[in-house]
Amino acid sequence: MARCPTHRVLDRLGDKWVSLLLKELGEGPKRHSDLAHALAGASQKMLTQTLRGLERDGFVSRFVTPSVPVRVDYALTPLGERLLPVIHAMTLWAERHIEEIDAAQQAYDLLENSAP
Amino acid sequence: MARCPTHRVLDRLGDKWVSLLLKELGEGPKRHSDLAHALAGASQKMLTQTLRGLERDGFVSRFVTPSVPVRVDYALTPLGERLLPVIHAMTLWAERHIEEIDAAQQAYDLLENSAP
DNA sequence: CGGAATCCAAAGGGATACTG
DNA sequence: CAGTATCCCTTTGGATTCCG
Repeated sequence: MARCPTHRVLDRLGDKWVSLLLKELGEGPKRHSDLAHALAGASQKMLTQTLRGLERDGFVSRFVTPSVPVRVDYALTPLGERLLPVIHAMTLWAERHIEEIDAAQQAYDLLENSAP
Repeated sequence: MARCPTHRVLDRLGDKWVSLLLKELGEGPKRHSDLAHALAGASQKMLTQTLRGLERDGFVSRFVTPSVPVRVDYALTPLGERLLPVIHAMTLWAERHIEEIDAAQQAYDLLENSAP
């Protein structure tokens, strides 16, 4: 099951900062500092770590300009861009149903707290 | 960002056993013991915990038949069924591109191990 | 049979300091 | 500017045991 493609992809997409990162890079290539600014809540460690993971999967490419100081740009690969439509479908679905999920959670939590 | 619908849904879908569980329940209602059998690798704790999470989100419903011994059936709710199409789209995408991902990972790992 | 509780190991993730 | 390396706390998940 660790090799089930669906699970592998969802596992990556479920990483804390991946959805935001893909959203940013979906708009076009960005510098590391731009991404750091966009993902204000992410630690520098997690930003790099997440980018490495996406790079390893082939979703993101990394360009280093060896100036001083160094400049690093990230962009979606063709594979990464082909992922965008399904992400978009997920986003649309989530936005359309989030209120229903909220309602379900509140209802569930109410019952839990009333009968322990 | 913790309230971003996309992230919330992906976070749940990224849970270790969720994709398998939804796949099983997508085929129709199942007993707890059936699910336990299908998800052979999951501990009993994780199975129940995952089902509780999906129930709280409103994706899954739980029916208890108070016989002796007790019988518990799980099924997708209407909301859960509306989730199936996007899951299916993800599955399709993942199966179509998993080889490309594998290739990217192998290429990446080769470069890592050759220049540490 | 289904589940709750406990205990414990491993992975995730943040803060900080240091390097080229 | 971008990245690496620690340190440390939190979360996740598995094994086991006990309850209806």
